Formats: sequence, C-alpha cells, structure tokens
Amino acid sequence: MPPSDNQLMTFYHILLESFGPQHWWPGDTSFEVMVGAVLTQNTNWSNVEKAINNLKTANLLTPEKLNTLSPKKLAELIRPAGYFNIKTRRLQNLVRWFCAEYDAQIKCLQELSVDRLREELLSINGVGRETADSIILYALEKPTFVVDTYTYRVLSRHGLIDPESDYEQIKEYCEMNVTPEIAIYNEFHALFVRLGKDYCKPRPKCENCPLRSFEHTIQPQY
DNA sequence: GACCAGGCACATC
DNA sequence: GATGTGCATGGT
Repeated sequence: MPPSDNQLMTFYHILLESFGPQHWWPGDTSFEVMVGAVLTQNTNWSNVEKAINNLKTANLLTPEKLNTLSPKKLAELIRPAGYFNIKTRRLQNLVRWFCAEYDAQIKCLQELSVDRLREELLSINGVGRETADSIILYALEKPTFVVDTYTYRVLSRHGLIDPESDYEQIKEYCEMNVTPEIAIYNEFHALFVRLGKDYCKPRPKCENCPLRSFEHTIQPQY
C-alpha cells in the first residue's frame, strides 16, 4: 500500500484543493468514453466534442452502427477531431474487436482483469498505452493509472521522475505512490491534464501555478 | 503566422 | 533499440 503522505500525494491534494473535482471522463456512456479515447489522441478535447456531437446527431454512436458504417462516412463525421482518416481506421479496429469478441457488451469487458484488458487493447492497431489505460479506467472503471504528456511534463519538471522514463516506468512510479483507488486515479489524471492545460505547457506558465508556492518543499529525486 | 492539443504506428538507421 | 516522421482540424 503506497504511503498516503508522499510527495506525489501532496501534489494530488494541492491540485484538488486548487482546481476542485474535474468530473471526468466527460461522456454519457462507457462506449462514448471508448470512442473519445481514440478521438482525443494528440487532439484538443473541444475538437473531439464536435466529432462526438456529429456522431450523436447522426444517431450513429453505437458499436453496431459504427462497425458497419462506411469509412468514408465515418471520416466525414469525425473530421473536426483531426487525423480523421487514421482515426477512422483506429476507431473501427476497436469497435470491430468489441463487437466480434465481446458482443459489444461492456459488461463482458468488465469481467476481465486489468492485465488481460491491457494486453487485448494493446493488440489492436491504433490503441496505444494511454488509450488503453483511459478505456480501462474511465470506460470500464478498473484501476490503472493513465499517463500522458502532461503527467510526464509535470513530474519531470519537478524532478520526481527521471526525464528518460518511458510510459511504463512513469505508470509504475504513480501506482507505487498513489493511493490505489479508482476514484483517486480518475481524479489525479484529470487534475494533471487541468494543470497541464493551464500552466504546464511546452513553454511553462509558472506564474500563479498552484504548485509554485509549494515548490520549495519538493525534494527532487532527479 | 506560429504554436499547441488528453498519441500512435511505421520507416529508417 | 533509438530516433524521426506523417497524420489534420481548430483555438489562442
């Protein structure tokens, strides 16, 4: 059991106090979360919302319908999310697997272990580590820590991880140090994103960053 | 006009 | 194994 008073949990409490709960993942159903996880790859969420709204308006946001929709039509609808040709393939790869292997039943996926889910999701072309972990945590509500560019940026800039760390190493560091509760994994990742959007950009905007006044208490490990 | 966004697969060395 | 590149829209 990770200690509850380490530096990473201090980060968590500061961020939660500063920003409040983020209410993630923004989506009405588990399937919508799965779709959003692919659409948001390297893409601003506001663009993803447009694409998802297009699918909803066309009444096509179901596994069965997306599975049989023509790639051309799907690409047209998700155009606002960018990379629409490649995301069409990726989305249909995911949906095809979901329909063929699990009868499009979220419940069937939820019966699997995190390790098994991760293995299967990662075998789908177009589903990488962050997308897989996002689906497992936010769509299936199982405990896996989601790492993204913001997580990397925040932790490496504050010296808590080796800047050479890869995805799995950062994930392991987080899971070793964060209280293993789904609600906390959920909130923490969302807070990392919030912090990243507001302050921890490629060009940092550290003025008024909630972590700034606590900087002196952080003991860099790297 | 430049920069950035809740990645990923693939080519090439 | 590591590094570089294509994919694309839309907001700031």
